Amino acid sequence: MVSPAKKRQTGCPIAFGLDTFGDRWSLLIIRDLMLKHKKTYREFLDADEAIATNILADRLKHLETEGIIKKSRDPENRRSFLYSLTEKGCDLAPIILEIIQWSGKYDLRTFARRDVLKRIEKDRDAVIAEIRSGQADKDNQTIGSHRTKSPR
Amino acid sequence: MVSPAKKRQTGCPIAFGLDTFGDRWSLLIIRDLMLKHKKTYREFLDADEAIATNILADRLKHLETEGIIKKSRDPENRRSFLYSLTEKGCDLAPIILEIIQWSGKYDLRTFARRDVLKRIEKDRDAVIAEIRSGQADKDNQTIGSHRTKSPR
DNA sequence: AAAATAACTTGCAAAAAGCAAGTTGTGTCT
DNA sequence: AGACACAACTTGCTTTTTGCAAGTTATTTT
Repeated sequence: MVSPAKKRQTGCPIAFGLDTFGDRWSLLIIRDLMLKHKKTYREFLDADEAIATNILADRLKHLETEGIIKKSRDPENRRSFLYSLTEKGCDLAPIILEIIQWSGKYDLRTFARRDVLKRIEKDRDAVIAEIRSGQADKDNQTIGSHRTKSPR
Repeated sequence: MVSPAKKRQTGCPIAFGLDTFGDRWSLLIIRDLMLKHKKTYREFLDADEAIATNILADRLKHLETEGIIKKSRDPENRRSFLYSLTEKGCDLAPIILEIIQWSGKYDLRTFARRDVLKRIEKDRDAVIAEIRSGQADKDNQTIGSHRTKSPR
């Protein structure tokens, strides 16, 4: 198995965070779930950063094991699966937003536009609430009924 | 050269952040600078997580190139150097604090104690201010003589 | 002057990442 | 029904990065 980050077991909260979501790819998957409304394996594969398929499979497994994401069958297409953030995963939103703000300040080429940054700054809680509501139901999600298209 | 993270150049702020400080070790060095008052090569080497010396050298170089940390001679001992956070590095504090809070919520074994978490929650700005004041002077510091007040 | 210390560098083996091709379980089309 | 397509992986192999041990250079310290 290709493991992402063996546990450092040092008791430090930063090390703990790095071990669970801090490798070269995990946060990008989380970003896709959180901000780009991606849900399927194929959508993650097609990200601009071009993750390799075996690495993607490994990271999804790892994140699921860590309880950051969950996997469920697509009720409308039995050959595909839908990934979504758990509560624990949604709680990473503040970290993601802080990274966006830092990069917004220091990366001149970043695509994070002024308006997005301003929104995060002024309406942080609403942004986070939207992220949460964008994920499937906390408990037993998307059973039967139509996939509610993500509200645009 | 052992490179930490080749630039993904995708324009995404998350990818940018990961490329500059998001590898398996960089954030731990930043943590040591920010929260543990470590300043020298040896102090970083002695961290609980046991970073290899070649990797440490590489990461310090990378972080310096990225403008996150700066290196200066120790005025009191000419064989050692002092590393400190730049303004850009100090601006990572909110990210670090969010990671600590997340781990504080989800890692039962974490050493981040209640009081620390509470302090971050209630007094966030003061904590960040302390981190800033803990670093060497912003401008041209520790050159030969005693620490002179930087004209600002 | 010899030993110790700080900050690295070098060389090599082991682990992880990256790439291409193959597999399995569904749907879809004719 | 049979052939093809597609989603989600898995496998095998090469390249890159990491981790470890030992060595180097420039100061102190004894």
